[in-house]
Amino acid sequence: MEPDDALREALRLAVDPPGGVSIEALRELARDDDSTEWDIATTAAHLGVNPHTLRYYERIGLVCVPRDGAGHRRYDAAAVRRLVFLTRMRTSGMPISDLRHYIDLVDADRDTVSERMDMMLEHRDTLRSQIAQLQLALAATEYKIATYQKAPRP
Amino acid sequence: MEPDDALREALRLAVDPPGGVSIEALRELARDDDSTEWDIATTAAHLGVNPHTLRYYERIGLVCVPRDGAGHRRYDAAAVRRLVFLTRMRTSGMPISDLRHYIDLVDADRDTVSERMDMMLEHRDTLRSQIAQLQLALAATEYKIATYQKAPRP
DNA sequence: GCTTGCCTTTGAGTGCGCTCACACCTCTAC
DNA sequence: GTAGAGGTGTGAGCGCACTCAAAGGCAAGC
Repeated sequence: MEPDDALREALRLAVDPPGGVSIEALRELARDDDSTEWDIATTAAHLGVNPHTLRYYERIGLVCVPRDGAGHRRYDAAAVRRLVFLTRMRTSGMPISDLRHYIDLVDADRDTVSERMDMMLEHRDTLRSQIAQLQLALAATEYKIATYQKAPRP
Repeated sequence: MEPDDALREALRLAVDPPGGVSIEALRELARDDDSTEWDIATTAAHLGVNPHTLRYYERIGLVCVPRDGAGHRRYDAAAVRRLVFLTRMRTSGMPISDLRHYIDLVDADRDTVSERMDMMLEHRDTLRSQIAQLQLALAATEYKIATYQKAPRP
């Protein structure tokens, strides 16, 4: 299966109705536009996070961001790619400590592929049961809604 | 539509793949076994939460629990039903403050059906986009896994 | 009677993930 | 030149949702 097919397949599984994020966000993971050079405000806006958060992530060593002459951050493609990944993992509930560990593996000079793979496999399990939990909560919510619709004026 | 049909319909909307929790948990929402009389440890175990958390929920007025002669909590069917709902809403990310509001509506003596309905409708939207987000994260995770599988020894 | 264990209340503590305040710097526009 | 918008690093603060500690009550078993 080609990477692009994998992407499409993944997206097919995802659907995403309201919310705004779409295939664009996914593409970000795969693209390699080396001309990207964003300042912190632009980057934060694109990622939907607070600039403070970006500085915080850098402070704790999750990402390394080059500077311009004035010492201001210039987010290049590599930094943005990593941040897209990081924010996606964060919004899906992976704790910062795990991300630190993962990033340490990525940045290690030895071969850590299998360790990273294990982390991703575990996170996949977590995600799956999380989705199941949410779908259960959704069912409960739908049930309440149905109940309320049946008895509009009790 | 009979309650049981509503349940099934809700479940149909939910799918829930792996994860363990199933229609059992949903049934809990609808059943009315008035012989339920659990102590705090049993209740906590059934709900998968810390007994401290149950006391906390009661302290902040989310639920009202009768006592036995010794002053110990005896969770009856009504309390358990409410707690099942509450924990489901909590695990799906509804903040405590919203739950307080919702419970205030439930316990109000005026007709608050439409207000509660609005809250549930809004939460449904939240849940849907949350699920979409998670599916996106799952896609990203699958993508990483696929990448690692393709290059086991780089 | 005394220990053990589970319960009670209340106030205080914890951990996480930001988020802010502060003091300072560096451009651009007027 | 000076105001203003935006940036910098660092330490401290915050909000949430628990989670624990302390001091005590009750009931069963030895």
